[in-house]
Amino acid sequence: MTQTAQQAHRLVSDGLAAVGARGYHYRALAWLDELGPTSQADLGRRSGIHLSDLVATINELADQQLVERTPDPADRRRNIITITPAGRRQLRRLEKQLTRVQDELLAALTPDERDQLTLLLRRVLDHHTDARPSTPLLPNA
Amino acid sequence: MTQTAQQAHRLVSDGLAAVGARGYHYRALAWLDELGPTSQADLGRRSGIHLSDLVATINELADQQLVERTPDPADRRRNIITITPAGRRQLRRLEKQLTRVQDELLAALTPDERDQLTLLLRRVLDHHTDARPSTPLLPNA
DNA sequence: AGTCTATCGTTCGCCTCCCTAACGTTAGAT
DNA sequence: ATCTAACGTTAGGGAGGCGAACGATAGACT
Repeated sequence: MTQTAQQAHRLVSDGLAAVGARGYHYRALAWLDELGPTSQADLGRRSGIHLSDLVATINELADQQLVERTPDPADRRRNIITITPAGRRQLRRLEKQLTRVQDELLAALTPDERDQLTLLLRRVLDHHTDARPSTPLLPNA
Repeated sequence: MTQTAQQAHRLVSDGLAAVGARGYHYRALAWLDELGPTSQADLGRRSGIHLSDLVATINELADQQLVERTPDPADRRRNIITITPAGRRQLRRLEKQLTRVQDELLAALTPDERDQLTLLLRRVLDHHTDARPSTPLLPNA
């Protein structure tokens, strides 16, 4: 299992790197798209990205104008992070890339088997996230 | 899948850390036990551990007398790495720890489902390792 | 008012795994 | 004798993940 995981991880990383992104970028964008404007703390809790890493991630996304960081007038501790149209376009690109990667990864399995696999993995995962502070890494999970 | 993988990875890492070891230590010991005395280069190729990392790994294992590094008289470029009795004991400990971890990880599944899961993962993995320089990370793979 | 606590963003540092580049030493082939 | 290739080693970096601390702010409580 560890080995298949590494294979998957390598494929995903390479796939994202080919579009000039990393896992954190995708996770942040995906959650932002899902949640709408959010504070960094909230985004961090949802996405499971550590707050200290989120700072750099948001910086990088903001540098590419994929995201906007504005202070919250109602709570001056907070920054409000908003995904931009360019950010949404990038997100679509990343999603397409990841679909490709997934197809490549699961090429050996029939659709039925893929369903079986994801079902089993879900069960394993749920059993552990139940006993823990439950935080799916991705919105559509 | 990435998420379950991370869960697995976390459990494995934590489990090994609880015994004061890391993944590299286990992989090196497991392969050494399987192969008998070997050169670092060979061990690296088998275990998939990068040569540069293997240096530190062997150093650490040697510091704990789990492994012995002796120059090869027949080829003065080579070091011959040998697992010691203490190393074998440590390896057994790590294996036991990993068995515990695996049980914990797959607790949600019945034995049949576990078999199904490993079968599916094997298929996925084989499909990719066929097209590549095929190097199972662990001996019993 | 003042104080106490919790949150937010940020910075710094550490860990694991993976990988690249370079360098000196040694073997082996030509 | 020279040229190539392998071996071990060192130094460094990227990616994901985590903990500790700190200033600024908010909220609650007295």
